[in-house]
Parts: sequence; structure tokens; C-alpha cells
Amino acid sequence: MLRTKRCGDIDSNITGQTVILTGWLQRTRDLGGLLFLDLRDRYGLVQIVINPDSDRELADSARKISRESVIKIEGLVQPRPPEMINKEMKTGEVEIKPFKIEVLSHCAELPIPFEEIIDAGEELRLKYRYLELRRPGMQKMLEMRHRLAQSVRRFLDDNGFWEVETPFLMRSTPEGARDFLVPSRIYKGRFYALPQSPQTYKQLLMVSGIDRYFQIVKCFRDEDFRADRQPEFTQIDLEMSFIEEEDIFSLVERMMRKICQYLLNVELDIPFPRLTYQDAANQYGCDKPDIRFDLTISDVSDKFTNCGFGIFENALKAGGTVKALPAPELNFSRKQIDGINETARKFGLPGVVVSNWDGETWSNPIGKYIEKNIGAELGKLLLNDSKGAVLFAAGDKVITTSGLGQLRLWLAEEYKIPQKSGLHFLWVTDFPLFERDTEGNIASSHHPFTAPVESDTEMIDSDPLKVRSRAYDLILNGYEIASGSIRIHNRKLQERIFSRLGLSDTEAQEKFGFLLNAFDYGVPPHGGIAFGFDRILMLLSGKNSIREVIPFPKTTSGLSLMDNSPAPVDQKQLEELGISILKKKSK
RNA sequence: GGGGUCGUAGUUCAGUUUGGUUAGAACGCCUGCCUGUCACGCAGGAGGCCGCGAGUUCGAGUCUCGUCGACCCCGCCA
Repeated sequence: MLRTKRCGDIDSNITGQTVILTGWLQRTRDLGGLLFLDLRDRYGLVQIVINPDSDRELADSARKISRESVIKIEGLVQPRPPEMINKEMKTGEVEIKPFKIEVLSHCAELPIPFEEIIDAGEELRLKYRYLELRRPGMQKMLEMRHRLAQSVRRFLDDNGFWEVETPFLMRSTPEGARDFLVPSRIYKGRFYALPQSPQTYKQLLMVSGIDRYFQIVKCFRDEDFRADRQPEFTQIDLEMSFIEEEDIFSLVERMMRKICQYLLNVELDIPFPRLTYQDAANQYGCDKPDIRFDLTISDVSDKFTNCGFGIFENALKAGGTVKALPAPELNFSRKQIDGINETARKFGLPGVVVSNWDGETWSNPIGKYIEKNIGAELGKLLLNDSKGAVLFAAGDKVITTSGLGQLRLWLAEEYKIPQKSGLHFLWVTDFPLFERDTEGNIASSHHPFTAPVESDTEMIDSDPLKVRSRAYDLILNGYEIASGSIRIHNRKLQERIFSRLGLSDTEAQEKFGFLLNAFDYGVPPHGGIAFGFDRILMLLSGKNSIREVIPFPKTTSGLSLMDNSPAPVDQKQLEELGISILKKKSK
């Protein structure tokens, strides 16, 4: 037998018993006349004590065992002397007096230390991820990841959802992120794609009458990576029939509440606040506002008409806008203002005018151009009559607002603007259905299956950018953690959208014919949402990268440092697939 | 594709600003001492292609160019 108990389960209830324990030798403390070993498994840590006077051979052999070797110990559970009880340890009231120690597997010198207080570089941590996963913090993460998945399953099962698997090998679709392709051996020159999400399948499941579907599922997008983006990531994907926005909101709020109860023992206030996309864009300069701090952007164009200040006047005359971002209680020095401007330029603003308000007057140049009563109005509007500073920017409406939005986040970080602690959820609704892509073409801002707001459908052809969609995002502390919509369930409308997106009837039929055809056979009104599982876990565990909550993540350049993928394959494999590799163009 | 930060012992970092004897520290490792430790303590020791390749120079960890890799950001991510 390899073990009769687990290390973490040893306690004073079993003193006097003989046990067999197996685990990793975490540490040896050799006091000369007394030898302590710490034995660890997933369940905990237990102390082994050897007295060399009475157990010479055992002590000599134990001294030779390297840390992190896997060993098997047979011994007696005995109480520690009262003054030696370690209250910090779950097993701290007892220790094991061994009769026999056996090394099952020897451990070489470790490339990363087991102790988490010694920080290891991320490159090494990824290369030796299996060692890093031994560390308590990582094990805690894995446990939390497991609990998140289980609590989602339990909640959705309780609410009548069925977990249905959808294919990983599917057809490549033209819209959206770049697909990962998988070559077909049988049909040379043809490819499967890995799903960017199970979107079309879950809609087809609604056509099948499944009514409530969910899946915790991997998705794949071949785009560049960030701290919160990996090439493969996990979604909680769900879809419901015969529902409207409010049904989704309510379900999701109850689900997040359950999750936070179960994982963090935190009671969320529901319902979550809501903001339309338009308001989010105007007040926060982005579509995923971090509402943990209040600073909001205001349009102050009307305060500066004919003010004589060239930058502002010219912007207004050109049809632009003047926007203001307050920074209450701050008072910027010349040098700090230079720093703010340098950052502003990185965010696409030509510059910002920073002015301090002392309760009565604005510092120059604003003070010079603004009349006293208007100045007072501004002080009241932007700073609620208290002292502070304001960042003004003028120019194109979108560029100005989004620049100030980025500056807002930077300012909060740089100047330690006080933040509300905890989890702050926010729904953003009424996204535009379309946006212009980099080439100036009309593209879906969510995805092409999103339903337009009914009263806006007449503008699809005449004024597409004004059409609102029935899409919604869930934001948590400034991160988009879920995104969904009510879908189109009408073939005619779906075809109209495809054609507006520049897909010919032939193309639409070829790429999405299966979905369009399905719409001929009785489609329930339906909608759904998909959560970034890794992002939720990152935020609930207070990490700042999803790599910290993914068991085996890739680097920002898409490499797996542990197994060195992607890697070349044998010529024979390529031939089987009918693939030849183009020679790299020399520069 | 673009911008930035970084790469020095097994590990984490200092040293690079201003080129100049033998490249340091801590942790880990090895040896010895130590009977109540629990990040044990004390003493000693080993350990370096300064990421890689060119160049400048009498001389390069240090300066220049290239290259590889990690991280952060922009583009991209329906």
C-alpha cells in the first residue's frame, strides 16, 4: 500500500496510530541532534521528526534525500510536546515518528524555488509550469478554477440548462477574428477551423428546441495577445429561447451572485447598474468603463464658444468639441502637466490643457480666456465647487473622448485616485449594430447574428451606423467579462444584414447557408451571452493577467515554452495533408 | 506590423549613467558544527559564453548595429 492517510489529514484524533504517508519532501531542518522533515501532498503539510541518537541509520539516509523528492514514510502519529505546537499549521499539534523512509523518486536541483516568496521569472515559470503548479498559490488557483466551473454548472443545471457539446472542427467563417485552421487529410486543400465561439451551433440548438443550452468550452482566436488575451481561452457559453434582454440580465445577475457567494463569500447587490453605449462613450470614453472611481468626462463646448482661446475655438468651428475630465483634489505642477501631455499624445490627443481650480479662479491659460461667471459654472459643474484640476481637450468628438477616456484610467493609476474596493459590475447596452472597419467598410460591431432594435431596422440601408443593436456587455471593474445579444431569428432579416455587410447572396449561402436554411424550419426567438471564464477568475482572484489563472498558458508571442509549440512537423506529415511550406521571403 | 521595458551564478537582482586590476549580494547547492526546528541557526566552499552575432576601441557586462526571447501597450481581437 502506498498510503493509509493523506498528509493534510493527520491530526490529534489519530495519535498513536501507525500510518503510511507519501508525498514530496518540502524541506529538511537538520539540527544535528534532531532532524525535521516536512512532507507535503495536495491536502497539506506534516512534520516528521527523527532523533539520530536512537535512529542513526534513518537519520543518515534522510539527510541525503533532496528536497521535492517523492518519499514514502511509515511511522507513528505522536503528539508534539505542548510548547512545540505550531498553531499556524493544520497538522501542527502532531508529528510523525518514522520507522521506515523510502525514496520513490529523486528530485534534481530545482530551476524555480518552491517558496513563493522568492519570485521566479515568468519565462522559467512557464517552462517548468508543472513545478510552479506545485506551489500553494497555484494550487489554490486550480481549486478556485474548479469551483468556478462547478458553481456555474450547478447554477445552470438548477435553472434548466443542458450542457451540450459542439464541434471543435468546424467551417471557417469570414467575419471576426482570424481562425486557427486544421488541414483535412482526406480532402486535401480543405480545412476545418477551430471555433472562435460556438455561436452558430448554439443558435441551431435553439432551432432544435433545446430551449436552454450552456457549455464551458474552449475558444480559439488567432490574433495578437495581451495580459487578458490568449489564443485559446475558456468561455461560459449560454443561449436561451423565448426570452428578451431582461431575462438574460436577471439570470446572469443571479448567476454572478451565486458564484461570488460560493467562491468569495461575498453578497453582490443586484440588479447591476446599466449604461447605454452612448452614455458610456460620452462619460467614460470607452465601452467598458471602470466605475470604481467617479471621474466622468463632460462636454463643455458651450462654455467655450467665442472665448478667444484659439485651440478651443478652432476645434469648435471645425465641428469638434471641447471635453473636460476632472481630477478632484489634485493640483498639477508645470512638470506634471508636461507628463500628462506626453501621455495624452500616446493616446492620440494632440495635447490637453490642464487647469487648476482653487474654488474661485482657474489657472492659466483657461483663466485668461474665461469669464468669471462661466468659470464659476465650470467649477460647479466639473468639481462640485471643491478644489481640483481639470484636463481639457478639444477636437474631433470621438478622438477627444476616447483619448480622455484612456487618460482617465492612466490618471487613476498614476495619481492613485481613490477607488471603491470590491467587485463593480455594469451592463452596457444599446451598442451600435455596425461600425466602420479599418478599410472604411461597414462591419458588425458585435457579430452578424445580432438583432437590431426593431424601430431602427429601417435605417439599415439609409443610415447604418445609427442602427442600435440588441447587444449587451457585462463589465467588471473595467474589464469586459461577458458579451451577448438577442439574435436574429428571421431569414429575411439575416440575409439583409449579410448583404449590408457586403456578403453576396452566393457567399452568404455558401458560408452561412446551414444557418439560413435552419431559419426556414421554425425558429424560436432566442438570445444568449458568453463569459470570459479566465477573465472572471482573474478578477475574482485579484490577478492582473489571465496567464496566472490558466494551468498551461502561452506567452504573448503564442509560444508554449514547456513543450516548445508551435513546432515544425515531419515532411511526411505535410505530404499526407497535401501541404507545402512557402519559403520565407528574404528581406 | 509599430512603440516601450528587460535579458549578468541554479534562482532573484546589483554593477551599464562616466569602457579600465580578480564581475558582487541574497536565496539555493556542497562540506562541517548544532536536541525542538517549522523561511532553523552558525562557519566554510563550489558555482559566470554578463542571451546570441558583428562592430568601435589598446581594452566592452558597460558604447553602436543586428538578432533571439520574455513582458507591457497600440494596431488587431465579429
